[in-house]
This record gives sequence, structure tokens and C-alpha cells, in this order.
Amino acid sequence: MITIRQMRYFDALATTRHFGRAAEMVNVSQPALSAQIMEMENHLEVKLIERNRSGALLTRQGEALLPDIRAILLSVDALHDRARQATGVLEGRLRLGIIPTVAPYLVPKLIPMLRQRYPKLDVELRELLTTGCVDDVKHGKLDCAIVALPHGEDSLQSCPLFEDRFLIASADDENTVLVSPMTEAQVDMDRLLLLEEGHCLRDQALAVCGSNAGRSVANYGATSMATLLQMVSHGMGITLIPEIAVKDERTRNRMRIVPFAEPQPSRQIGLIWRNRSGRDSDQQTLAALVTEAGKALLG
Amino acid sequence: MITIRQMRYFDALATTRHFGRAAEMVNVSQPALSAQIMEMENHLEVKLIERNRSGALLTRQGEALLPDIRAILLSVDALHDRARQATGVLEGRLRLGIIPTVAPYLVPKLIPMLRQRYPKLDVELRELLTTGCVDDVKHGKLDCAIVALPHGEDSLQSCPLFEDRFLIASADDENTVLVSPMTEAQVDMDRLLLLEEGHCLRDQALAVCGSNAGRSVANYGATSMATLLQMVSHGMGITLIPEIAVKDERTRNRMRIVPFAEPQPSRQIGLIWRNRSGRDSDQQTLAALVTEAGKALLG
DNA sequence: TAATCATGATAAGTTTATCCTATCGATAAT
DNA sequence: ATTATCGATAGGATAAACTTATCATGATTA
Repeated sequence: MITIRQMRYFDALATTRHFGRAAEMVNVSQPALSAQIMEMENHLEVKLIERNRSGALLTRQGEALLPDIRAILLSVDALHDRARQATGVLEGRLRLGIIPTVAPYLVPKLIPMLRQRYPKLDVELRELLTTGCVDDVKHGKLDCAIVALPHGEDSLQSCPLFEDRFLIASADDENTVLVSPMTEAQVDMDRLLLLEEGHCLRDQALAVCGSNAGRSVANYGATSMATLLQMVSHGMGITLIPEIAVKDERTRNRMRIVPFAEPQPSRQIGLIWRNRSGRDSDQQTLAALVTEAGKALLG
Repeated sequence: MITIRQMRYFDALATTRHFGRAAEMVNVSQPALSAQIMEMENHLEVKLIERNRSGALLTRQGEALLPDIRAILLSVDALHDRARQATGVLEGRLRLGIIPTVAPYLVPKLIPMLRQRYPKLDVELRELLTTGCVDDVKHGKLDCAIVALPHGEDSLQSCPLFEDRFLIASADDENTVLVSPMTEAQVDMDRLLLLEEGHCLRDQALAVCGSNAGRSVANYGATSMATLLQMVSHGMGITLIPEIAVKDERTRNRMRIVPFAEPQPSRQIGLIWRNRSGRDSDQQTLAALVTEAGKALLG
């Protein structure tokens, strides 16, 4: 097979039309260059050079192939340049997973920020449950994901982004008296509405009110926070609402939202990615940005 | 420097996403492929592959460079194809020199023939005296040339094309009686007009009439056959006219043209080229074509 | 949980490429 | 005729690339 080295030597020879000077040009000895040119001619099965005592002439075929060869050399050089450029932070495609209890609130804030500050970044968003995020990141279908920590997969790298406190939401005209702040023990488990199975927030809600174990849960689960809070606003029960959702959901549903007493329960939102992905600087930059976006939604 | 081999391995790896299968694809062992990929990453200073236990993933940079790399590989393959095609007969550029006493008569016949039968041929014509033709062919400024043989340069290859007989031309109303056929001895050297120095035909004319040595020559030389024959037609003298020029010049000048007695003097038109040019089949084809064109002008 | 399998990396040794210095033969220039 | 120049060749050293065998580590399965 022909080599790039041979092409470089040929290029030099075509430029100088002299084996000795061409060799000097590419910093090898003249016999080395001669040998490579001969190799090239054998591989291509074409006589490229006409050897004369007074210099080297290109044959018709050599002349014909010269532009193609030079074009290839330019492409190869360009490849090196591209490779160097490709190391820029947050450029190209980034496949980002986000869990459903975060996505609808964070995305409207995060995406415009990314668009503005990293215009070369092409974000592909996917809303997935924690297990989906973890699996897809693990298998390279996603570059990273925003989930609640811990995610229970130690083969992945993770870093915390921000704390997202839980509050209690009830209908505005709820006749049940909600004291503020309230304690976990005061949660009426009969009226507690939860997301469907698989959402980490469901498990976290149960864990928060775990001291009330034994009471039955009001229903089998809503498919999204929006649905859940709509149910709450219609007086069908109460629920835990993450602080990240408060601003947005308040504009859509008339609700009474009450904090827990200190220490307030919360979830930790974090970024996960593969150890070996080699995009650490990307992850750091993204983490800082998401933290900024998240905190803007809080308090 | 990055190599084509590395790019081929990378291509295979990007296709299979598996070191083992990629190695099989390019017929090397897996460690060999691994090593080349690592070399490539080191040279480009970019991590191209993310190694996992379950296969190999392309990094963002790897994904970004893949199209470029595949494009280069395609160019290289295309180069091989082109090299094979480039061996076709009479294609591409052909730089052809022709001496002035042949060119104006042969070219109008030859070029249309070349155009029709070898449309891929791009002929660059130059009209040069024999010495110019020989020097330029020798130094690679021409690929070949049509001259009168012998040309006196044994470092060049040559082959005869056709015989071009000499005739005597005089004005139509010439009062000097020209017998037909005439012998060389009958040429009136006082009235013999010649081309300027450097034209082989001048020397040949003098050689033909050499038996009349001692007589003075009428003038110092015309710059072209056309000029010379115009002078002849105006009664300023007589001259040797090569048969190749007869048909054309007769249409332009009223002249009396008389052959020599047998054995008729003639010049041999031939093709010259460099031994090492490696275009022997081109030369043969061209020689046959020029012979055909030349003979069409004769008789 | 332990055993097995699969994957890419590593080690050691061999083969192949590539290069260098020195020299040759042929041509061109003096 | 002599000298200089040019590309090819020879011999030997060095570097690159390959092979087989093996390892470490996740993933899969019993």
C-alpha cells in the first residue's frame, strides 16, 4: 500500500525536480528518497519519474497524479489541524439525559444559556428515568446525564450540582391545616400523591415520610410532576414538590406550598458520565453551567 | 506523522466498534491494531476511542474526524484507480515540437486526426528549428518532436515516419527552361533561393546541389517556406520544395514544380523522443498517425 | 456469589521498513 | 581528457510493525 511518506517525498521531488534537493527538503538522505519513490512506483504500477542525468522529470502519469497527491497531503495536514481544534471545550455534539422531575423546569433555563455561551455546541436532549440515564450513559448512548444522587452505579463518574429541597404542596383551599414549617411526621400518608414507579422522586418522597411507614398510599402514581400537581391543585391530595419546580408550577396551579422544618429534606441533583470518556473539561464546564441554571430556579 | 495504515485501522474500528473484529477486518492481530490506534491518538494528540469492556466507542473528537479520515481513504483509493487509468495510450498532455518546414503543412492534417481519434489528448504544439526540438526534447520541455533525420543527437530515440521528396519550384512564367525530370547538376545555383540559417532544409538543399559547389548562392535566406515560395512565384529565383508543401503552396502561388530524376533526392521525416520517457506505446501510436497524415499530403 | 466469558492492554520476540554512509556508473561540463 | 554531478546500488544499523501468549477487568451466567 502507498504511504503518506511516499507522497511527501514525491511532492518534494516534483517541486525540486532533483533527488538530492528533494531529499534535503524532507530531511532524509538521497538514497532513502530514491527508494521510497521506487516503492511508490511499484505500488502504483506507474512510472512517475523520468530519471535523467540532469535532474528528474515527471512523466505524464506523474504529472497527472501530482495534483491528486498534493490534495491528499493537504487533507492530511487539515486533519491534524482539525484534531487540534476538536479539543475545544463544549463543541460538537453533546447527548444529555435528564430525569423527568428535573427536565421540564431546568431545560427552559439551561438550553438558552448553552446556546448563548457555547454556540458551537449541539445539544441532544433526552428525558429518561434514572435507570435509563445510567444505562444509556454507561453504554455510550448518552455523553452524560442529570440525575438525583446517588444513582447506585459506581462505574460512572458523578459530581453534585445543587441541593433541591422538598416542600409540601396542597390545594389552595385545602381544609386540612398545614402548619408551616411542618415536620415529616405531620404528612398525612393517606392523602399523599406520588409519581408512578421508577421515578426517583417517588422513592425519595416515601423515604422522607418513612417514619410514617404502615400508612397506605393514596394512589398508584402519576405520570409526571405536572399531572401530579394538577391533581393536587384540584384537592385530590398532597404531594412533595421539589423546589426546582415551585416557580414554574405556581404559575400554572393555585397551590399552597409549605416548607419542611429544619433540617429540610432534599435531593441532590448531580451530573454523571463515564470515567473514560475523556471529556472532563466538558463535564466541569457543563456542571458549573447547570449549577448556575439550577440555582437560578431556587429560592 | 500519521499514516494511511492508521487511518484504515481507525476506519475499521469505527465500523465494527470492536478491536478484535476490526483487526480481523484489516487482517492483523488485535494488539497490532490497538498499537496503531494508540499511535494515531498520540500523533494527533486527541483521544479518538473510548475503550470499554463492551466494545469501543468513538469519542466526540473521533466522531468528528471520522468523515475526514474516510474522505482521505477514498482519495487514496481513487489515486490507485487513476494511476491505473493513467496508463492509457495518448491521454493527457503531449508536448510536440515540429520543424518549421513541416509544421504548416502537417499540422492542419494531423491535429484534426488527433482530436477525433484521441479526444483525451491535449496537444501542445511548438514550432522550432531542429536544434530547438532536439534540445527541448532532451531537457524534457517537449515530449517528442517531428524533425528531419538524422538529427545528430544519439542520446535520443528516433523512428522514421515517411520520405519527403524534394522538387524544384520556379515561377510559372520562368524564362529559364526547366526540363522534367531534372538532375541536380542542372540547378542554377545563382538563382537558387534558400531559407535562412538553421533550417535543416537549407542544408539539405545545398547538399542536394553539392555537386555544383563553387557557385554563389542567390541570397542570405528567407524566414519561412511561405516567404520563400512567394519570392519564387514572383520570379526572384528557384528553390527546392519538399513534396509535403506542394499541395498547399500550389493553392497560394502560381508556380511550376518539377521533380528530380531518379533517384529522387528526399529528406526523411522522423519522430524523436527520450529513451527513458516510458511512453513508447504513445510514440508508436503517434508515429503511425503522423505517417498516415504525412502520406495523405504526398503523391 | 462464584465461575466463566469477553475485551482491550501488555510483554517478549521476530520480521519488515526505513534509513544512513559509502560507493558506483553514467552523463554533462570544463 | 578530466572533473563534477546525479541517481542507483550495497551493506549494515535502527526503528516500526507484527505475532503469539498472557494479563486485568468488567460483563454474564450458573
